[in-house]
Amino acid sequence: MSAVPLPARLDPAEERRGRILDAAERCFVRGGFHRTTMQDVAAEAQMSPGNLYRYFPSKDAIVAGLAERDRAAVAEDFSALPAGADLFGAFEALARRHLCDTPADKAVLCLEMWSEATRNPAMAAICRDFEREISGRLAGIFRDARGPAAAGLDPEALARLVLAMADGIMVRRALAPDAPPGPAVDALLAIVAAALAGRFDPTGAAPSNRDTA
Amino acid sequence: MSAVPLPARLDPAEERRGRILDAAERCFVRGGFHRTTMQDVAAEAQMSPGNLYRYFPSKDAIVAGLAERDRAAVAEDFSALPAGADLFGAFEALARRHLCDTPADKAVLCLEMWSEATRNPAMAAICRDFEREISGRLAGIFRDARGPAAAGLDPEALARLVLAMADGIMVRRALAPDAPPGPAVDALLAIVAAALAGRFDPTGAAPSNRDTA
Amino acid sequence: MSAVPLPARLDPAEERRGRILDAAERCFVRGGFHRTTMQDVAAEAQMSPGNLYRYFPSKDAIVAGLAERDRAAVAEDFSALPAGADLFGAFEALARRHLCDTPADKAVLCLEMWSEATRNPAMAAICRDFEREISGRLAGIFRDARGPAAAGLDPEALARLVLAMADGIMVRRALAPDAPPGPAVDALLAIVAAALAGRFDPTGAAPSNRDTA
Amino acid sequence: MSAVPLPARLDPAEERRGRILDAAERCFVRGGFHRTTMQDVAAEAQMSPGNLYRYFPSKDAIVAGLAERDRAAVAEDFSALPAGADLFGAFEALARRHLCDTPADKAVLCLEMWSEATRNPAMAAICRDFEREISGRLAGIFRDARGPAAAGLDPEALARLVLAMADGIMVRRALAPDAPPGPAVDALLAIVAAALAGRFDPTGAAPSNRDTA
DNA sequence: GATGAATGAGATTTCATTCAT
DNA sequence: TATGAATGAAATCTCATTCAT
Repeated sequence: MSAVPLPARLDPAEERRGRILDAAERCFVRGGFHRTTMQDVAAEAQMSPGNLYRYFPSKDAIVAGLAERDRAAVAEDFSALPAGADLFGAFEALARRHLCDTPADKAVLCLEMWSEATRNPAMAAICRDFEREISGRLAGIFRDARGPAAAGLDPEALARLVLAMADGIMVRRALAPDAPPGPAVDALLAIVAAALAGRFDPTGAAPSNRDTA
Repeated sequence: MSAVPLPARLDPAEERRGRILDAAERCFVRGGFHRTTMQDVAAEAQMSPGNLYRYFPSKDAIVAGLAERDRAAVAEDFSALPAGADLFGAFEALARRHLCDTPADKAVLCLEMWSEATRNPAMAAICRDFEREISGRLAGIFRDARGPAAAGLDPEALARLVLAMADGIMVRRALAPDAPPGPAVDALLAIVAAALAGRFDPTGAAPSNRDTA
Repeated sequence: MSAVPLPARLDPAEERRGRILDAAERCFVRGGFHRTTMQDVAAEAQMSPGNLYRYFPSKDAIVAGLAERDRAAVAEDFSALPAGADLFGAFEALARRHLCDTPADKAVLCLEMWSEATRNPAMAAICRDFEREISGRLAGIFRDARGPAAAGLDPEALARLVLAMADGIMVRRALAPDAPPGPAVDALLAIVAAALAGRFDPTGAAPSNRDTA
Repeated sequence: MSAVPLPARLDPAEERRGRILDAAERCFVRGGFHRTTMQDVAAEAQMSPGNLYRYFPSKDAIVAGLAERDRAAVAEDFSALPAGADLFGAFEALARRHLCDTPADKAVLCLEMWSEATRNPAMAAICRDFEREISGRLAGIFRDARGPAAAGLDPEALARLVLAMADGIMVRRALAPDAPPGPAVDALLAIVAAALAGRFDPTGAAPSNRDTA
């Protein structure tokens, strides 16, 4: 029955789509979505412009496809968490992988897609889904990882804060590719660690947190 | 009698430039930089397309002008700090004004400009200058505002962290205009307050900050 | 009665027209008719663009005015011939003045005006008039200057030949400003001299003129 | 069977380029380079405006292409001289073909290109090359064709004179298309014949040539 | 008379998309 | 399936000309 049971074997159409997305990603990073022409993408993908339309109905669909692929990849990365013990360690690894190890080009692409999402409803929907999914998974991690002293911690609020910080770090990477993202990621991890340990809760409205004196 | 009629009276050319920037801002927020045509801007500014070119040499120059105007406004806002006592209060006011009170459209424009900055060197320079200026001012505030227990705090590092968080909050506002920015700003303020009070330093590499247990 | 009897005193409008033509000439030589804008001419004439239209109804009218002025100047130059003896000497002087001494810019302007004349009927008419006038005067000179041995010479035909050669010399000056026009003008003069002396008639259909052997 | 169908078969791209140049030539003659729009050329070539840009990168490139094609055609015409005897006859045929038989429109186009050459360096280079090539070939012809009595003749100087006269004839054809070019060409041939025969050298500085008496 | 800001039609060029082969 | 020539709508920018001041 099963002709090719190997999971790595994609059907040719899927392989073509992937090739196009790879090419488009390189082009968009290099010149931005609007400045990249379909000819550019076709040349980079080593096919004819007309052929692109067999796999994607429009240029917009390519960005959408790109975003969706990223979304799926990150989601898979998050779902592959070790079931076992060191949840914070797993979180730290995820954060470092996505915010530090990923090349700065990804950050540029990210900005490009966000900017597109501010008016392309399809892109906006993908971004929203993405955010909801990651947010949910982070909240799950935080809920399970918080220590006894952090019973009052709101995992959803912390997840939202982490996402916002992550976005900010992406912006900085895109705009200042030479500045190392390490310190900011360290700070993010420090904040999460403190919150999970119950030492300091940035999302709490506790007045003690807001006093300077 | 009075030779100088009113200090608010701008020379007509300056008034025109302002009118064009206002129009462009509305258009860019509505449709993005690349999808906005010069005709759109002209119509919004109630002029003929040709006349735009008397005041700005190109479409790019309009975005640059817009960015520069914003930069100047924010910088002026930051420099008008009360000389006196409540530095943290002043910082809080600034943060709330720029991150909460400002309409969500500004955030959209911001994303647009960042995305442009990844390719347009002029835009990149404006963003870099802006970041450097604000960063410097924030560091100054933090240096003066830190309490005795926070002697080890690095004001520059904290300023960088705050900027990254602010950028992240902007991104979230642009992408999810319905989600209130308040909680994230509260968290940002809480973190700064704790750092200034010496209660918790997210930028310190102190191992205690990074331990989960 | 006569307020200002001096011939050098132009009425102010005439002076303005002259100033505009001077400016236009400089501009056209520099950049060609089509690449020169009315703003360019106005700036060069040190007046406002709108003011140009008080003196010339259109841009085309300026080229026409320029051509007409040139025509008048050359015609005047030709009519100021010494009534007396040395007609060939006078012709030689005219030829050298117009083909050698005149700056190469004039040749460029000439080409510009010819090219314009191929489709602007007003310009074409001016060029035709010009040609007819000069041709007539040259023929008159040649008729009076031919020696006894040149009784069979056709002064009109020689004039047409001279005009064509003069045009060719202008073209060469415009295209190769560095090549000295002297030799070509010398040849032109030599041909005319020979024809007037009856030594060699290039316009005659005499078979002897056409044999190689 | 026959592998190569016909030598006249051009590859389709070359055919397209030729079609565009033909169309452009008709348009430029009709309205001049600057007044002809790309839409005009496209309509004349029966293509869409955008398609022109697949074959020529700009409007300027079309004029350049036109000039180059003309140059190549004329150069080829000149190089196809009969190896054998009647060199002057060959020269006469060339002169008549290019100066009389060619339609007057070509002369208009020529003026157009010269006028462009005064500003457009690419065009200027083409004209210069053309002139150098033709000049060289003419000098070669004259060197071989001069009779024993014309040993002192400078072939290069004569070639330059002939080129200038030819240019002048072109100008006259463009400006007065109704005046037949025959007489002027006859005169040109008579002058060359006389020079080659040693009867009269217009390029020589011999005083006898310049005396009127 | 003179200014120069404003107009608006139009030019060149680009590019997403289609379709005959 | 794949190609790549072709389309044609649209975008940016220019400039001759006008007109209120």
